[in-house]
Amino acid sequence: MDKENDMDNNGKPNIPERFLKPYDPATTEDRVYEMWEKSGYFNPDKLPERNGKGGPFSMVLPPPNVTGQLHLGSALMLAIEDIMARYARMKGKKTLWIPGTDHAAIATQAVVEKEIQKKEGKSRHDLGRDELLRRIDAHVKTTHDVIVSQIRKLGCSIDWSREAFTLDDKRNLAVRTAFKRMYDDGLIYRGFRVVNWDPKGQTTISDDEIEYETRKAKLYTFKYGKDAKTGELIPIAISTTRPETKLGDTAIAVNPDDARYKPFISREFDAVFAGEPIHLKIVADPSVEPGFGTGALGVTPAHSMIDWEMAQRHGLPLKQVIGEYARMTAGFDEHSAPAPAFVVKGKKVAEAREAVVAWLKAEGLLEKEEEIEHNIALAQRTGGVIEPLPKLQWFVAVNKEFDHNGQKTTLKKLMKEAVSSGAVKIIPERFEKVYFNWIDNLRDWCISRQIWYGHRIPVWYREGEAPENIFIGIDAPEGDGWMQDDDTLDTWFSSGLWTFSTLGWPDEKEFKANKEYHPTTMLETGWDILFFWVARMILMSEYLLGEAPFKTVYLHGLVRDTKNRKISKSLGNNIDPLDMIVKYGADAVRMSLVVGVGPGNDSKIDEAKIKAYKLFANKLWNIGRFVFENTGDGEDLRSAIFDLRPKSSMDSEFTKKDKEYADRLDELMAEITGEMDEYKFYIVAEKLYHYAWHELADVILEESKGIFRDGSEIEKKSRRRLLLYIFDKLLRALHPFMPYITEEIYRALTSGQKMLMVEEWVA
RNA sequence: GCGCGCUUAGCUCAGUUGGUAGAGCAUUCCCUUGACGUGGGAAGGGUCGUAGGUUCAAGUCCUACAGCGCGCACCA
Repeated sequence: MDKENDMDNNGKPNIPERFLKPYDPATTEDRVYEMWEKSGYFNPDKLPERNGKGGPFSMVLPPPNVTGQLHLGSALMLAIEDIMARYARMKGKKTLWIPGTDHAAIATQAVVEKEIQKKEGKSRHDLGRDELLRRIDAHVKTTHDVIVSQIRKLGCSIDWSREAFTLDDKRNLAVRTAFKRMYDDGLIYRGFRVVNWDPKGQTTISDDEIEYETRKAKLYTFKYGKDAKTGELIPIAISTTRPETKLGDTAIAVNPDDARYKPFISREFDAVFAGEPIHLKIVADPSVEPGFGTGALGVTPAHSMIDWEMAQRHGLPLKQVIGEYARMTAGFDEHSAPAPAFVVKGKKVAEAREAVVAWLKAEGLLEKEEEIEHNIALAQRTGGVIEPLPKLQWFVAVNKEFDHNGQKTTLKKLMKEAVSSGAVKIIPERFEKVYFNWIDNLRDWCISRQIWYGHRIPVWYREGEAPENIFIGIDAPEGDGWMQDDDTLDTWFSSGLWTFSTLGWPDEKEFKANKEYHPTTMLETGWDILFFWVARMILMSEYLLGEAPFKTVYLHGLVRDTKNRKISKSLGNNIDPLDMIVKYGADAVRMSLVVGVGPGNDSKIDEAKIKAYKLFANKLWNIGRFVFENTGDGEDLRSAIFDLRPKSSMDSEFTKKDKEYADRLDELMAEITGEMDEYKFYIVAEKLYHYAWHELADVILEESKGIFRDGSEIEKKSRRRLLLYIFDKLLRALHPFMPYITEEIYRALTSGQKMLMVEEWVA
């Protein structure tokens, strides 16, 4: 233990002198953190012997995105997790908490691209792949360092010797290994399908990366026009909010039982729609609702997921009329359009929509125009309007049966069973329902992204699409002429491996050495990434290791601003936890985030609350001073108490009243220990606050003043014991919540002999 | 459409397995140089969303409804 900082220039312990001044978190916290870190106790392998007897406790830090700095939500996460880690450590568990950061592929690239565009007016294509990646790496290095320092400032007792990054070499090997294995099992495939295309980010995204926004839109009802051969008006009208996509229609679908349309089923028509020749077949499909619109649906297989699926059922052709920049690739151009207002080709979809409507009106085909509300799909990261496009992409098959440890199963089933069997417990429980609901609606997971930052897909091609010209492997194939796939993987593919890629997997030797930590004991994270991350970790771990990634999931809520808005950069309502720490101290920030906020519940930031806990820190400090000053002549007594002398051996030395106080504290300790085991930190913190202030300080300390002034020797002796007995336990109990100040006081009272972080939790 | 959450003091929220309401902040009054960059004491303020039900007893369990928020699906 480093003594130097605890001594003044004359080599005397200066703790008492510090104790004479008000508590100053700024000069205390960094020094205490350094002491902890130097002790090596953040690493479970280096813990004192006592602290390993309770079995392992392991937890990964949900790696923060390297897009920017942390916000108060991250601070809440770090506070809860550090409480868990410190409690486990004090309970004698071999405690491992692994730090790391997430490359957050799309998000990070978007941030850096935006910055370059703003400052230099250049696009990623101007820079090229290598240069852009260099720029991103530089950005990531900076943000990483900021994030790490924030984690330290909050006092997190995390094992820095095992820090990982989702995009480092070890994690890359894990990713390639997982990909290869899934491919070999037929669970990863390449398919030509309609995917969610983000024209703004120029990449595909998964279903989960879409956000919906309700907007007003016009629903147009019209007929396609006259049949080119017979001149007959195509008899069925359809309704749509996107007339411009109808240039890509290849069928009209009606309900098979709809009497109005039965006679037309199987007929085929040819027409020219807004300058684009189309061929339509009338098909019957039970998914069409007779009651909606005209009861008939124009089928656009290339630009709608639902229509694509319908086209698969009926063997309909696919016709793409919109390109990657969300511009029309078909229809009237400047030359063929009868009027300039009808030009469609080359226009953005929104403008093309107006052109098509203008044309419909001119042709007398438009029957109805009504305003409706509907959801439009936006890319979560870029805000771009999603354009469903047919593309050749890589997918994880969630419904495909495969052989898993001798049993037929699917990935969906594996995900479901991990929770339904109780192997994974979710707190609060209600999220289990949400989880199942998500799984029931799950479709194949599109994992390829057309961005440059991320894990490159471990697939190589030679000219031609023949199977012998495609190579899937952990390492590049030998021989000339192989080109690696340009695409990268969805960032959640690598984070899905996090609980075991951080423990050495796929290196068998290393992973075996860490086997006691997996499945991890606890996964603490925000409920907003239940699907993105928690579900994907369960998928990967169950598939690759045949076991759950963690036993318990504790979901915390979102921290919102005072107007109940989500904290986000675009709103500019982010509060830097560091500012709050400077102002009020890390302990106060932690307490204010934790008290009264149960799992799964969102909370609001409130500076007044942080301030209140700074006052509490000050109160605690002054209780410490009082105890110190009134027990100072009994160094031996102090060390005796702080060596955890059993209370039963002290009972006879307590007066009747003091024994009652001691018993009351024991009762409280038993109570809160039970609540700690149930993860009810929000209650424990409040109870300790209340006890320290309104029982210990307001009652016992006030009463002690009289005793130390006028009491008998027996009473004085008893009271000294009592104060030490209570305060010792209280400091231990408060330590997970307010680690800095409790450590500092504890060192003062034990003359720098003991480190509270590795002291025993006493129920 | 399916599902979830919230509705408790002016504000922000607790309230473990049912036993006649709590905390912080805010407000008012009084006291205090004290271990306290203040602290202590006291006060005011709640038909616990509405209506039923179960029970000796319901903020707490059940049903219905309302308002707000959210997730998923649909979105022709």
